[in-house]
Amino acid sequence: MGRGKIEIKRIENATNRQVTYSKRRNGIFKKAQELTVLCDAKVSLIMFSSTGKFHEFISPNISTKAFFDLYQKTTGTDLWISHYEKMQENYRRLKEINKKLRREIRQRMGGDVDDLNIKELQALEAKMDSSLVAIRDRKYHVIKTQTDTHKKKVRNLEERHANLVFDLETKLDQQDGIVESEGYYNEAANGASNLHALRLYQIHHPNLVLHHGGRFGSNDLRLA
Amino acid sequence: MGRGKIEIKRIENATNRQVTYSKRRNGIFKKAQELTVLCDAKVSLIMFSSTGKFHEFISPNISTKAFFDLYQKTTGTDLWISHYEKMQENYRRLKEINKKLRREIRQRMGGDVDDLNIKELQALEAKMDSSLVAIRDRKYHVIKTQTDTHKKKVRNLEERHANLVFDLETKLDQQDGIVESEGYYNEAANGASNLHALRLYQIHHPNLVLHHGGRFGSNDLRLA
DNA sequence: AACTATTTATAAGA
DNA sequence: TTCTTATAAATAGTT
Repeated sequence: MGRGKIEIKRIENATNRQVTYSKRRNGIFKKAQELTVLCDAKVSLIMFSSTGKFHEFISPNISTKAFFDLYQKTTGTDLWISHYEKMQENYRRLKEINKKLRREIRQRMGGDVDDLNIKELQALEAKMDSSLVAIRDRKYHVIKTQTDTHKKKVRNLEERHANLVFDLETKLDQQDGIVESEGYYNEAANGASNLHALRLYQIHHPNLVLHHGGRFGSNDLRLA
Repeated sequence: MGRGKIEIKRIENATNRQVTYSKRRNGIFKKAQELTVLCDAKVSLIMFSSTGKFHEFISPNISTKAFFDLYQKTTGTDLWISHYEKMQENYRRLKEINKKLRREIRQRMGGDVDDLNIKELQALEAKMDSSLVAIRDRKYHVIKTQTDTHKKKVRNLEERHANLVFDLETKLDQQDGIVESEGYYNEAANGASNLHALRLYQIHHPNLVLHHGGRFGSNDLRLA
C-alpha cells in the first residue's frame, strides 16, 4: 500500500526503518483503538523499536497490571505468581517463628511468664541456672586466658628492660670520664636507681627512644 | 476501507461484531508481524474479544515473561517487581533478625559464647541474673497463690466435713435405740473420733458417697 | 511533515 | 466461516 510493493524483510537503512516504524506504529495503534471500540475488545499493544524506544496502547478501562493478571488467568501461564506465593508463605512462616523466638527470649528475660505453670517455671529456672553456669565458666576461661597473656607480656617486657639496663651500664662503664662535669653521674654511677641511669643515657643519646610506656599502658588489665 | 465507510463506534449486532473482530484481528496481527520484521521491533499484542476469547501475538525471540520484564524495566512501571523485591528485602531482613534472635537464645543457653569478650560476657551474665530473679519471683508468686488456693480448699472441705459430722450426730440422736445392738455406737457417740462417726454413718447409709478423697488427692501440692 | 500513487485492508454481500 | 469485490484506509517513495 504505497508507491510500490515492498518485501516483508528487515529494512537495512536505519533512517528508512525508523520512518517506517513511526508510520506503521501509528497505523497499528489506530487499528488497535478501532478494534477496541468497534468490537468491544480488550487490547494491549506494547512495542519497542530497534533503538529501544517504547510505545504502548492499552484499552481504556483496564490497567496494564489488570490486563496482565487477566492474561495469566486466561492462559494459565505462571510467570511469577506461584513463586511469589511460595515466598509469601515462607515469609509468613518466618514471621511466626520470629514471634516464638521473641517470646522465648522474653520468657528467658523473666517477662511474659504469667501464663506458665509451676512445672514450666521450674524447667525455665533450671535451664537459666545451667546457662548461667556455662556463661560464668566461659567468662572465667576468658579472664584466665587474658590474664595469662598479660602476665607473659609483663614478663617479656621486664626481661627486655633488664637487658637494656645491662647494656646501658656496660656502655657507661666504657665511656668513663666523659660526663664527669655533670652532677647526675655520681648519683647514677652508684647504682641506686636504674631509672636515673636510663634518664642520664637519654640526655646523652637523645635519639634513642624506648617504646615500653605506650604499649604497656594500652593493655587492659581490668578483671572486674 | 470497505464497501462503505463505517463510523468508529461499538457494533451493536453481536454477529457483525464477532465477524469484524475476526477480520480486523487478522489484519492487526499481520501488521504486528510485518512491523516486527520490517523494523526489527519487539511487539506484544494481546487481545480479548467481547466474548472473552483470547488471542496473542508476540515477536519471536522473546518470551512473554521477558517481554514484560523489559516493559517494566523500560517504563519503571511497577506491575509487581518492586512489590516482589520489597517483599524479598523484607524476607531477608526477617531472616537476619531471626538469625540474631536464635543466636541470642543460644547465648542465653550458655552456648555460642566463644567469641564474646569479657564485657559482653559480663553483660550477658548480668542479664541472665536479673532474668533469673524475675523468674524466681514469678515462681514464688505462683506457688504462693496455689498454696493459698489449696489452703482455702482444705479449709472449705474441713468445714463441710464438720457440718456433715454435726448433721450425722444430730440424726443419730434422733434415731435413739435403733442401732443399740451394734458395738460401734458407744465408741462413736463419745465423740473421740470424727472418722469413726463417718464410718458408722456409711455403714447405715451405704448409698451416701463422699467425694472428698478423689478431689483432694489430685491437687499437686509439691513445692520442690 | 506533506503528498500521492499504489497497495492493502476490509465492509457488505454471497 | 470463507470468498468476493467495491471501496476505504494505509503507506512507500518522493518532495
